Amino acid sequence: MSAASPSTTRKPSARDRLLAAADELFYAEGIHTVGIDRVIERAGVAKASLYSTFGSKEELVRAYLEGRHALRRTRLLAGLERYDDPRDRLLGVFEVLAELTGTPGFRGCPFYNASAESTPGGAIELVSNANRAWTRGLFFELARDAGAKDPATLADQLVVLYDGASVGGRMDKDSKAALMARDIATMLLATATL
Amino acid sequence: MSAASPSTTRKPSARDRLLAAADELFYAEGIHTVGIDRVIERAGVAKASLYSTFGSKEELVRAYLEGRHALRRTRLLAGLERYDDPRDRLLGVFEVLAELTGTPGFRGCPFYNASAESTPGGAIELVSNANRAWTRGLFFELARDAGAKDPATLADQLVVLYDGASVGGRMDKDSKAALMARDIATMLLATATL
DNA sequence: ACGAGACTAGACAGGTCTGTCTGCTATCGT
DNA sequence: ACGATAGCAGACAGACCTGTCTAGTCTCGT
Repeated sequence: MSAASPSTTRKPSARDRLLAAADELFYAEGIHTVGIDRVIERAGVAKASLYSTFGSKEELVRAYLEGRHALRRTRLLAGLERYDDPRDRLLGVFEVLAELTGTPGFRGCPFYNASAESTPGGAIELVSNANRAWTRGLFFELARDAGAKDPATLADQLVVLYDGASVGGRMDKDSKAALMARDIATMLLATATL
Repeated sequence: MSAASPSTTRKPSARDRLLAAADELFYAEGIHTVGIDRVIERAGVAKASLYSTFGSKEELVRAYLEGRHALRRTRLLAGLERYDDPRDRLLGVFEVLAELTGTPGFRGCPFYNASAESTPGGAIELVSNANRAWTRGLFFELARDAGAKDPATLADQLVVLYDGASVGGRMDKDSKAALMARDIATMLLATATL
């Protein structure tokens, strides 16, 4: 009962702890309001370790957002695997979003939030746009698979709904907006496949 | 040709110049990234004047947001006066939003942006919520006047569309999302008044 | 056993931020 | 004419933030 398998019981690396702490703090309180000292304190990591692995705060922010991007992709795709019917899969995006916005810690889209407090033209904008493009692409594929006559237009409409549901979830602190968005999406899907 | 009427040609008060400078800078670059020094420099105002009239940066931010709130109300209501038919008035909200998101300087909802970069529980959240409640109330009245059977639900749906169009306008830098939102709103209105 | 690499603790430098304080000037009402 | 008010210019204090550096510890592969 000493140390079991080294890879599972060992304390996570400084990089992983740093990323976990940055994720929690940056998402919950914003990037500018959270200083490096708070991140390393929560991570239990020396400041030199942060700068030797990431080089700068901006790079840490970038890694945080890329982690969010990856997590979002896997969670969304995993959530959609519950459904077989293409229409259900499309609407399932809003089901997943409803679950997410119902979570107490939900604070809106991390990419939009980050871009709202950082000057444009930087790495944040790039990751943000990549995430946005991925979302639109996912909706396009789902719309096409569901038999939409004009999947591109339907995808654009669904993006509007998704964004609105995300904002509503943050500001109103419930998932009502996401459920509304799902209902509207149902209507749009019905008329788009007539 | 010396000084005409004192109230019109005179240089605006320090307070007004401060508010104008804060509005431009805070909205364009964010609240945290813009320091007091930049604001007073653009306003052409001494630092002591800022602190004697507003007392703190947070209060200046609050005044900035309240100015935005007032401006938004007047602009929206003025924009709706072009329409007579209740349905056109409801959809007119999205027309106004489309014009706004087409403007080069558009950077999204100032209230959401501000709340994204400030810790909750402060004055920003209050003004933000007031603005949001006003929007919902406006949609409710417009929905009722347009003959919606369930104006509260329609208002909630329209809020989702409005938020989504605002986010889309900021991230995609065009007014496509607003026009999409208007089309969807047209559909929703049609089915809500059947 | 031992050397390399990863990590820790914390002092330190340089910059920036908010907010205060001291003088000085101009304008306006009475 | 003159006092009150508003405003300007800039130095200054104190806090905070990013990023660097030194020095010591721990762990692991060989």
